[in-house]
Amino acid sequence: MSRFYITTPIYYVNAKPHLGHAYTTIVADAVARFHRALGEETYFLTGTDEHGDKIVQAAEKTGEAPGAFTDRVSALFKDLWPRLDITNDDFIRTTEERHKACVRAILQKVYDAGDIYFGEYAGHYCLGCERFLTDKEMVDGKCPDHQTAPELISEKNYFFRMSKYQGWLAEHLHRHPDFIRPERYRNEVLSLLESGALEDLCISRPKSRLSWGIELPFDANFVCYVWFDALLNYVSALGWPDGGKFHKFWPAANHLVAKDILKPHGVFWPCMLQSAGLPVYRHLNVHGYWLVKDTKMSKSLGNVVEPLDLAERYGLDTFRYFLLREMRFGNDASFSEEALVARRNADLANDLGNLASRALSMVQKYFGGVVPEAAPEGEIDEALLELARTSLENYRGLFAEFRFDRALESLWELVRGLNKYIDTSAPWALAKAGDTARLGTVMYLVLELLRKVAVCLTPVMPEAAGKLLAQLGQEPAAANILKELTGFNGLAPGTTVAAGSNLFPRIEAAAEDKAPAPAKARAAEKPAKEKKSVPAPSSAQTGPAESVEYADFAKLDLRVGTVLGVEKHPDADKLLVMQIDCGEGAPRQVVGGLAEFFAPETLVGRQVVVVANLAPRKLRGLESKGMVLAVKKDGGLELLTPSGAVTPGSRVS
RNA sequence: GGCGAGGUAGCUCAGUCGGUCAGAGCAUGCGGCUCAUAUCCGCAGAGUCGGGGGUUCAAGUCCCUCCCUCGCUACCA
Repeated sequence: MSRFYITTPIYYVNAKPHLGHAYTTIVADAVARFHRALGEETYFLTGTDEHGDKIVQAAEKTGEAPGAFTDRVSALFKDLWPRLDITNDDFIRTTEERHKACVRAILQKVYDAGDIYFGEYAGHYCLGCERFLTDKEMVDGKCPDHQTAPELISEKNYFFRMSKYQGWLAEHLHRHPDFIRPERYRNEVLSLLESGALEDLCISRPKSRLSWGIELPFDANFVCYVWFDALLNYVSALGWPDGGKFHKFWPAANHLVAKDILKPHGVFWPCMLQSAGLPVYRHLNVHGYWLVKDTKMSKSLGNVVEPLDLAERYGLDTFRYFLLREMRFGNDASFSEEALVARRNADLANDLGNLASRALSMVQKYFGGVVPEAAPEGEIDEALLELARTSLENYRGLFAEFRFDRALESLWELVRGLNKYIDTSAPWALAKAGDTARLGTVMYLVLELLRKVAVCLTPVMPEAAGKLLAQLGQEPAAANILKELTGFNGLAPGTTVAAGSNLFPRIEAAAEDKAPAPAKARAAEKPAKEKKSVPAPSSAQTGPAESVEYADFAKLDLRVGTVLGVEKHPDADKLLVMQIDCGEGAPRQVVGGLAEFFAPETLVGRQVVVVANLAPRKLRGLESKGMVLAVKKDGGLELLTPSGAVTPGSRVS
């Protein structure tokens, strides 16, 4: 029996589930149901990722112990899925013992294979840059920016010898063009591999810094950091190494992720598997983001648009259908209530719902609700059946390739074709003329093909499709898409069908407010997974700011300066070179990363706050004396400015 | 700056090897039917296929160049 294994990422539990999580999981569910309906033995996994810094911090904020915190948030995810009709076979948590045991075993295996080394990470550390320099970056053994010899510093950690697998992975990608799909993401990974040298991956944190993690089997002073923990859920849940499930399903592994975690899944994970001696997964399927309109729109409605709320308001099936139909898998798409309502009305209410309604009510009227016999078929019947064959076959093929929008479009060609067939055949005229034989054939074909459509839609809209099948006197559980591709006699004459009903009532007044200028659809709801940075060995530490004495604060010389001139940095995209009058006679040059957010001319004349006694340094070759203070905000940057004009050079205190 | 993906009807997008490829759906307008959830069916749009140049008998479809958008990447102390 053919098998299929589909996974979502395990979701990081430092925040509540949102639209992105819902989308990924609904896609995975539809795919799982699709493969079940193909008759394949299918396993569908999701879960939560629960270790790491951010969890500890988030738990501290709520005053909970990390374990209690993750129990609580993980349950938010686990409890949500049934509400979205998600049929996952398992739900794995990285804090479970079965997972930890697997992580330790694989770490040990990779360690024994010699692919993990202790990071006497002797790096060339430039004090000026505050980071490690690669050999390539150094000129004559010196830092090109500071003209000083970097210091040889070692930081202790464990590293995975990932660089070793660079060539192998590139070759694997060339040999399996659909290993990562859609293709654009495969290209991205390839260029990643071919351009920059793949660096080894830091996989540990000293316990002194982080204790909320899985202890390394070969060094109790360290815990496993991020990917060697999280990614392994895909095999730990299958009971690797001994689980029967592992041998059954792993060869058919399909991962589903959002594009923000392409690198870990497309690069780290295959290398890790290769090193551990496990076969790599079969496909990595990467989707884009849902863009949500600016909050202004929803504020006027009195509430922020909560996508999960929409699922309840418009019906779960409509929500699922919309997500799959509207987004081209791999691309970004924009989520709006208008678009959701448009889909609902045009595709579901008008085309499909009305088709079912008119068909059932005619059978009711002309045949007392009993499926008639089909008599020999004419030319237009054959044309309809031909349309059905291609539509259904395309649906199956496109869906299997994760091209859900095209698949549904293809299926709708049949739906529209059926509406047209009814018009052309005019059953009401046949009834009037008393041509019962012909009438029976027409009605039979409509019902039979409608049934096939319902079977195909089972993965996308389980409830509505099930209801439709029930109305057609069918047993929904028996739905098998493969069987529907051939033959047009699946519906037994004599079957009693229900009277017509409103499967998808039209939604009349959409959300009223269209007034506010629709600000560019921006602000992506990050789907799928909290982005985790994978710090290089030199990563600066973050963490809550400690309190300081006033004397420390006073060390900073903050001044208000007037921007006199601004130019783009000749050698950098994001840098601006500013001449700022700080009341010192001559303006000082400050280089800052503002180019993304401000056009040079818009800054001239503005007063800004400058850290005047910051040690000068060169940025991309140009000296910068000080820095300009700014505040990051969603997708932008705001400069700090005095509320009224002041004399250049005035001290901030 | 480097690499990659795109710029096709008002909107969302199809367009494989260059020659009925100038298309679909939605929206809009007109017409038809009445079984049906005022639903369905038919017809209509002249959109410089981002700009310019080139190859060719023939180019959204190949080459060059320019512009714009998005992603990855470097610089953002």
